Amino acid sequence: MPKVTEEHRLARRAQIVAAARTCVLQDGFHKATMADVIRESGLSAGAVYGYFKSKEEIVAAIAEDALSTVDEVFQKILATEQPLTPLMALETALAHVVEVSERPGGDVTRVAVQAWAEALRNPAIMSTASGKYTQLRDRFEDVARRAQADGTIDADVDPRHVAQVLFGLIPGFVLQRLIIGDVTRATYSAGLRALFRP
Amino acid sequence: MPKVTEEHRLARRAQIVAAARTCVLQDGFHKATMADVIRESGLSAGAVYGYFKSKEEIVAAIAEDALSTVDEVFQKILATEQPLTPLMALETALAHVVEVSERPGGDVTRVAVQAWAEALRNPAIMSTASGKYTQLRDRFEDVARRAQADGTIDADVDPRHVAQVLFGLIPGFVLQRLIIGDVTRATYSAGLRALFRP
Amino acid sequence: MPKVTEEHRLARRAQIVAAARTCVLQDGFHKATMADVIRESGLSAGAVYGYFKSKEEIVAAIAEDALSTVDEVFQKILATEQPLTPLMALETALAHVVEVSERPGGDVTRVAVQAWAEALRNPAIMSTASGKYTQLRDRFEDVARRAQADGTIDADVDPRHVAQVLFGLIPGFVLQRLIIGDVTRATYSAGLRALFRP
Amino acid sequence: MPKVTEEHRLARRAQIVAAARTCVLQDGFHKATMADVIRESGLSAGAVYGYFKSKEEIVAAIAEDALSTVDEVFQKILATEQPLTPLMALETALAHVVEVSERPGGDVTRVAVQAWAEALRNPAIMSTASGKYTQLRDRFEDVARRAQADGTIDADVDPRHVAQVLFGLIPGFVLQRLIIGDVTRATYSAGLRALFRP
DNA sequence: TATGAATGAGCGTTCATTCAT
DNA sequence: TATGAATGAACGCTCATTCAT
Repeated sequence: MPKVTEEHRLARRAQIVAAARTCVLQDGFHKATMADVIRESGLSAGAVYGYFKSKEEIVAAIAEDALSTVDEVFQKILATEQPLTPLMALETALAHVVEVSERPGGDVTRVAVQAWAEALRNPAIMSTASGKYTQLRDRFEDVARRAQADGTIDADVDPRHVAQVLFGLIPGFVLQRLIIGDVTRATYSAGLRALFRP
Repeated sequence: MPKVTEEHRLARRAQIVAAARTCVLQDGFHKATMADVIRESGLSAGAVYGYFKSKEEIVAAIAEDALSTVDEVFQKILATEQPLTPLMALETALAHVVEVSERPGGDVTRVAVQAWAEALRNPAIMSTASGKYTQLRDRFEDVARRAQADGTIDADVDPRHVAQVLFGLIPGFVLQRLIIGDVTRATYSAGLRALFRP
Repeated sequence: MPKVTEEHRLARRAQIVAAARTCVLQDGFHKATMADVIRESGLSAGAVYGYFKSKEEIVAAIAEDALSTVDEVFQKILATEQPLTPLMALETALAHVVEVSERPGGDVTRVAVQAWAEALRNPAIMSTASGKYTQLRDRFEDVARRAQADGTIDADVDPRHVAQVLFGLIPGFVLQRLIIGDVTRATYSAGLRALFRP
Repeated sequence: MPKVTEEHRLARRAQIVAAARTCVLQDGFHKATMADVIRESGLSAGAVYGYFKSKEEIVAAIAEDALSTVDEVFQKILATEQPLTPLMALETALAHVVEVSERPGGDVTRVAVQAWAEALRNPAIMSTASGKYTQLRDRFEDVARRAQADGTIDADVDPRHVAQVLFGLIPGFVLQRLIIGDVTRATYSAGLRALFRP
């Protein structure tokens, strides 16, 4: 019973979060109603509240889910055998953004933008966002340090500042894809290569 | 009478938008209630509805207000007599971000982040955001073209792609200031100078 | 505006409390729903919540209302010119119980019984009940003291203990009227006269 | 098997009623939830519903349980060999009230007060209360008749009216103990002796 | 024109009860 | 027989908006 039940429990939570994400993608965190989520999930109100004790908890789960996709970039950067240049690290991240935005279940980057807004008034989400983004940025800092060791980047610069810029290029990529719509990995990379030191 | 009345009307609208922005900065677009806005504005419900026909219209006004701060960057870039390098244009923009975030009346960059999220489900705000951001990015495109003319940037690259990157650095600056909190003009500039071609 | 509005406000509150009392008399404090109260009051949900911020507040108002009928007994006992004997004081109280139970708007003694039960889990109502009942019992204590001065009651006894018994006869009168139903002022008085010292 | 099963059944019912009483003492009949009762009983929802077909049935069982404590007073009055005076009968009853209020499992007098309120809207409980209280009052009527035979009480008075008063003193004792809190057997008896004919 | 009391649809949530296992 | 996840009607309450004054 324990293992099956635990799996069952997690499956149900995932089912609810998926349904809720669908609603949130249409209507945003606040306009999406529990009635919508309940209908979309195919469960009853009581069942949903058996897995999450409030709408806020579901919102937090969706936000965490979306923000956690950066963990995968993090892993990819760590997993690479040969040392990454800043440009390569960034391209890895951009590729990941595109990939997760096309996964079935809805464009996670849209959820992430909502999570940014929500973080400004929801300390739990702020804390998640802050933690995840700091963690990823720290990997860019490693990359910057490596580049300094190589001599590709001036050794006098604080690698954290370099990381701020590398990491800082990602939200602009996400946002332009969603709001202007004409940005792709290829165009952004071309721009990067034109501006960055070789 | 028409002129006085028209001025009066605009003043009232500004008063209401200012009150609403205060509420929205605390609670977000959706958790801020009309009752909050009405109380904060010092007017009556009827009066507020005399100037805006719905909450949505107030939200749109706040969002447009916040998104319109980019017009000022736009103007600054245009107004500069000597041609701007990409780095200089960007530093102008970053300086502007910092300046508007510290204006009395509340940090406009926070409203902008909310507007990004709202744009994803509100076509009017999406349209405003898209228009304003395209306009600003077009200025960065001018800057890129100039740099290509100078030979600072490879002439073979599409200047729009360069502009995507230049513009794309701004949301990441805004977001890191709000969510991580350790980014300043100076640190970001240092990172930029380390990465960009001289 | 102020005076009219204040009267209006009190009238509305009274209207809501009256409607709520009707519902509570049928269904009890907890089975009476806000929807019932709203329907009965003829107002809208929003209007009701403009006068009371929660159901609990309405319940407290009804309970306080019912418990406050003892203030009138209190006044009657004080107002009597000639000194009251314990028996006379008690008969005044019993007459009052009968009178308030027959007032239009519903039998207040039924509400009082509900208030007793509610007091056991609601500190606000407990506090009201405790205060009102202590106040009334204190009047019986005055009566007892007077009787001791007259020599009708043994001077050695604590007048508070006498008051406990005099006051204590009232709940039994109320309860038997409601639960057994065969008790009247006349029958209870006859019993009292048979048992009490002349 | 039938006997064991029947015992088992009664034991389970008692276990559930005990758990429910604990909940009801904290929260009242209506605020106590079945989930509370189920948790407190240590059984499953299905099990509880195997022994009682509804919450109402559990409520009725608790109320009956509490109201049935008067049967014991009844028995004590009957069991006394020498004839009881009204005062003695009453003191027996008061002693019993105190005793049952201190039994482990929770103060039954609190449940009784709740049962009074519930009786007003629940015919089954009204019927139980009415029956039990009439039965006990009938014993006081016997006592009154005896006192009339003795000449202690005027023979012209209807003994039922005397019983109304004797019985009527008990709710006031219970209520003052719970709501004002300064009444004891000793103080109430002192008051009674001061007021009653010797 | 300005007011703010009133509206009522719709919100998030609860909980007595059932039934597949 | 026992379980406890699931049900869904109904709850208390909110809030964008209106309109009689």
